[in-house]
Amino acid sequence: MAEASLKKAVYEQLARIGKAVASPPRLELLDLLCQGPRTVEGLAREAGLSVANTSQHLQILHAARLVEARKEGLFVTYRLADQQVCEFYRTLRTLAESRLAEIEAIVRMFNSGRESLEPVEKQALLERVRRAEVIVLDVRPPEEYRAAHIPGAVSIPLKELKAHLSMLPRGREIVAYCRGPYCVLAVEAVKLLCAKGFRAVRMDYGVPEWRAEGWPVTGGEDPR
Amino acid sequence: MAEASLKKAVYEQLARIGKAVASPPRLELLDLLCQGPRTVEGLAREAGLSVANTSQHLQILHAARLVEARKEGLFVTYRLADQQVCEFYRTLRTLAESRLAEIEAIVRMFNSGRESLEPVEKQALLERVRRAEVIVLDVRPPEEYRAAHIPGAVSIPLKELKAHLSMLPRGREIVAYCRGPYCVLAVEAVKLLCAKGFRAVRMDYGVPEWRAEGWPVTGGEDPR
DNA sequence: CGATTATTCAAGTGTTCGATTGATTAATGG
DNA sequence: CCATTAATCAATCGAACACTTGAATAATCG
Repeated sequence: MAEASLKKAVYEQLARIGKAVASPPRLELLDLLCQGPRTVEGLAREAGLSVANTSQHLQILHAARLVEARKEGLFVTYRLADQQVCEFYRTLRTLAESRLAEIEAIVRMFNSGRESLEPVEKQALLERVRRAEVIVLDVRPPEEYRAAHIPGAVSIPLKELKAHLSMLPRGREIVAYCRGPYCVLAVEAVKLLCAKGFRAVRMDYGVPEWRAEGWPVTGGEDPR
Repeated sequence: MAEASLKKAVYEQLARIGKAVASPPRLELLDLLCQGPRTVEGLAREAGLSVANTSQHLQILHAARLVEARKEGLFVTYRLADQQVCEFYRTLRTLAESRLAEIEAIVRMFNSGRESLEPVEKQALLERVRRAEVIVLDVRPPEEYRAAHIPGAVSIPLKELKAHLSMLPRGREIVAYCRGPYCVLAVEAVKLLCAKGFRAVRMDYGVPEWRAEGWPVTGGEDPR
């Protein structure tokens, strides 16, 4: 009767969100959208999906009200429906990290030991970044930097890093960051910089993590 | 290459959790497990599913490491793998509530106006419950009360309420609670109590909500 | 207006999922 | 050691999903 259908209806609604995050490509799209708004084409390119496929996945995310679409000229720009969606994605990631040992194993395999900082070291690094005591380098694509970045950060997308090394000082320490803990852009950047004789380390925080700590970010006019 | 497979692998892991919460019956099972450990049969009965079906859903939740199974004699008891899982479920629910207008509509349709308290009233009610200034009545099944309940609460399962009305004082105000905002047990209990001349109101907090506020709960020895 | 480009739609196909059914395993108790 | 009970397994079938392909739509610009 009434109770049973109430219950059923509510769980069906919750499952709409669940279904939205039940697919690896959709999670990747969400991850990208946490960096800032993007067109369908941009998302498709970044995630390595076909445009049609990307469009369909975005529609599923839209049906779950996790993202919004806005037509701007010839392009459709998708963005998170709410900052809360990013928080939810991060909660999901945190849960996965602590429950699924596989994730740590995957990351460890990739990092091959070099990258892992002690928690204490990491806190000290964050603090120095926050106080702008080091050169902070944002190696994400320019539109993501434009959408939001850590205050004081310099933007040199990884692709252009090799060509713009002269923009960086040799004496001071460089801290590179990208999208977050699972993004490899900053790892690559540090590898390159160190090879060229710079003093560089990676910070595994991205803008979402930075923001989640309550620290301010720059950019993202977001003119609704 | 390596980067692509790292990314893919991580998103696949996250999707394991997503898939686990992409099905209404699994969400209901999680909801029940947030109240405390339960056998397969108990969960099946409570959720209105077949035992075989319930067992299969529980195995999917287990594969995502959200729940743990322990054989105790002839029964297998399932429980949340971690309190963090309950928090995650609540985060999902909060997101759904704020993003999906449908949920509010469903609840409003069921409550038909009577039940909705003003936020201020609600805070005051919680405070009075916390200070044990009212009779607090737990109308959930006894095993859930045993697993954890609000300090000072009296347990009278809804099914036995009619037969045990004499256990309740007529003068003092009664606050009934059950599993949480979408559970109808307390609504039914209040309906019955008011019809019998008691002064009773419903509190839409359950133990998980209570706990999430940082308030203590009683019970749940949990002898691992 | 016609060409171009970004996006979506529609159809097709192979795969996975969800629930049911009946058989099987595992622990308990007479 | 057989009967009982709880839970799982295995097989099945229809529904839902994921991705591809090619066509359709919609905005822009020469």
